[in-house]
Amino acid sequence: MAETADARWANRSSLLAVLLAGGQHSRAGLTQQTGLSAATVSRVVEGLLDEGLVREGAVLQTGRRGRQGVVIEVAAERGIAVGVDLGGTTCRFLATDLLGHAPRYREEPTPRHLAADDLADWLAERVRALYADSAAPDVLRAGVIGLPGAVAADGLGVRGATNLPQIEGDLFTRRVRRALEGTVAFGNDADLALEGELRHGAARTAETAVMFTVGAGFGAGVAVDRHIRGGPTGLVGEFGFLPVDSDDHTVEELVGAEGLMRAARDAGIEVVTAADLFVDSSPAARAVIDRFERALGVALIAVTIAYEPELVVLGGRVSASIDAAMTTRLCERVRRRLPACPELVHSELADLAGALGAVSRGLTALRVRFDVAPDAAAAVRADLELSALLAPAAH
Amino acid sequence: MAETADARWANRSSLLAVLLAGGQHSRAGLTQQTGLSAATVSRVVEGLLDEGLVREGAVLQTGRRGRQGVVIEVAAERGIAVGVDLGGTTCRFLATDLLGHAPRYREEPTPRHLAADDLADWLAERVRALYADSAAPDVLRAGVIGLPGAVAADGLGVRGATNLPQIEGDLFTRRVRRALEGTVAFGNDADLALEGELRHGAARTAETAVMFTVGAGFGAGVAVDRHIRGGPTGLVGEFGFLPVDSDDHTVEELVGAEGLMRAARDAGIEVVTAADLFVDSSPAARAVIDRFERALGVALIAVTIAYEPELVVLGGRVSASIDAAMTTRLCERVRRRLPACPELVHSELADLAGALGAVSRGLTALRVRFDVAPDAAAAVRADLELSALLAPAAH
DNA sequence: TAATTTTCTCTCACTCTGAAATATTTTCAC
DNA sequence: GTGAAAATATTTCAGAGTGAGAGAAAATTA
Repeated sequence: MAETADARWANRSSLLAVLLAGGQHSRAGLTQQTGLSAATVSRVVEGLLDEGLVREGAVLQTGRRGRQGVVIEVAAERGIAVGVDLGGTTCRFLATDLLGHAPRYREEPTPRHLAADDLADWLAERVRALYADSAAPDVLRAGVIGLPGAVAADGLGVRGATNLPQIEGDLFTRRVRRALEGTVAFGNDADLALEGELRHGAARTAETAVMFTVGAGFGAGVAVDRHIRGGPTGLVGEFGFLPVDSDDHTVEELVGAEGLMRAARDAGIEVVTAADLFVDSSPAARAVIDRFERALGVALIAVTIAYEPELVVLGGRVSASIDAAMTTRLCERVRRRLPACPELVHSELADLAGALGAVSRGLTALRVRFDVAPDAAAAVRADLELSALLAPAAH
Repeated sequence: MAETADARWANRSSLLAVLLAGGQHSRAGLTQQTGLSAATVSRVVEGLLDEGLVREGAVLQTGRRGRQGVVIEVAAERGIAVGVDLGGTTCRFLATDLLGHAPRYREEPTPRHLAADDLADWLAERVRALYADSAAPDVLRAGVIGLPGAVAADGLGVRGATNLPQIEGDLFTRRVRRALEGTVAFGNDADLALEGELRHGAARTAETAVMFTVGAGFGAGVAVDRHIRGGPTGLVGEFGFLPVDSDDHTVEELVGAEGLMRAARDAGIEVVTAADLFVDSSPAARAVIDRFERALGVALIAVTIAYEPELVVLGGRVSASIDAAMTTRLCERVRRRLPACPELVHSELADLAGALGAVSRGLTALRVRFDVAPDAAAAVRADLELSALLAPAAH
């Protein structure tokens, strides 16, 4: 806070944060929202108009008497955020403008046979295709790409991507970054799924939340005070590694679909998918599910002790098989040991959580590039236009 | 950041933060430290002199040629921070001035037979006695009191104080607050011990650290990005509740001194203290210690997954029995499951960690009361005068 | 059509900062 | 000893920026 010039920057930042959250604002409305004086709002808006970052739109029809305000609207086409959820089987692409509007969504099978270089080029190609027609000259782009592995704090090193081994290390990530213009960042897919739920889904009001992703394996994302934590090497949240029994089983082995299928085979149960196990009433199947439940209970106890979250969101393929009766039993299990139990809810965004979280993070990066203070940029609660996506016919 | 007057406040805040960290500073030195211009430093110092919060001291003997700077010293007597560590058996009191100097330390057996009211009065009495002779008229006081139980986010509700049941609820805390002038805050003793190690002990350079307190029971404090986390009800860090075996044992039962003694009795081993078990080479004793080690390993795995701390500090009575060989084995145990293991070190402050952490937190509160920005106030790294305390003859 | 109300801009007094000039005090070199 | 050089502290001044309030513009109401 040395120079007085900082004041101008701070005022611009908070005003822009209000505008980027969406909604219709006249200068007078912005005066109220920001708490700045009318004179300052006028001056700052004038600057933004000169920058071409906002423009005057229609007059605001309030019905009240007096002069009508002019809507100040963001030149949303000045920024494009792209979120990618690169899964082991499916790759999802979502792009929006600076306001989170005009969404474009694609999904394709992941070409998992491709080597790192080719996979990176393939991905960059699809991303570019997604905004090929937006030919504005001074548009800023931010891409965030979710990967099925731990991403180190430097944002490039990938580890533990057993599902897609060619992205390990930093070859893949570096190549993607080179192949795309604009800022490109990478994140863990479970973390980004939580980011999505945190901003637009089940956890939108939670301060501290955990998301369990129960798919082939078991992963968890952790949000403390609405900030996702990954840790220096991305290990934070890998509760799949937690031991459950003295006989050296881990949560992942007992909860993930692969572990469930193996347990079923070992017990001589014939099932096609893990979901079948949950509706199988044979004693052998029940035993497997009991162990599933106990292991999930241990993970739940661990995260409750570790973070005391208001909410644990259940996502991933297998989570659909967790019914209300089981969540109730899980909660009882926790309460037997602890004075409190977080609320257990299912993901609201399902398969789209990761791509949405990635876009949200990309939007935050864009706001920062437009000189919004990082804290304010992260706190903006923009309403993405999701209705078209979340409707059954997603594509 | 609306008014330009905020700039002055911010500059005062950062300058005061430098002064409160201790050391000898002339105006010229402050110019360098703060990055402000010489003119601004002169002006802000003039204001602080008018407030009586600083005074001019001796001239700074640098030996270099040129005019000598005048030392600006904080009127340290304007604030008193008191830290109390109310344990089940011993109660420790530590008071310092605004700079963390002139420490006064007392310890007494906790009168655990007293009811909540009387215990509160007893405590307030000792606290007042500690600064009875500092009769400055405009002195600010901040007291922080560590309790052997979980403290809720509201700062008053106490839960799980099995060691000192009369402090449960908010009767005790409210009475203490009423009985003492100045701001009074409460905290969990394990959290405050970690605060002490974080600021003045083994974790002084760690960003993220965990402290295991292995005493009669088992507790843990958690610091993420140098901020202690307690959770809404103070549950965060209670890894003693974590299940270890399928036969429903918890970490606390296997690791705490009480649990160890019970296990020893059950196994027919005759020992006087838990420490004896660690030097007993009989197979039965070894089995108990093996289970201790395995349970501690589970807790270590859990915190590594949960926070990926650089450091885990071992404190509490029993931790002295954990030798280098065991910490090595524990680390190997973690590495068998996880790609990384935090460093395991012993507490540096031992019994004083809690009182020191409490004083540190009190100092932070004082700085805020003197209008230092909260973030800056927490980031000040003051050097307490500890040499006299940490020397063998503590009292 | 005039009065009222609301939006937006313009002017002005005020605060605060940093750069530069100045005064002061010290050491160093001869 | 004395002047030069150097470091500290203060003073002055221009510049940047804000908010209050006046004023202009545009709408509704009577």
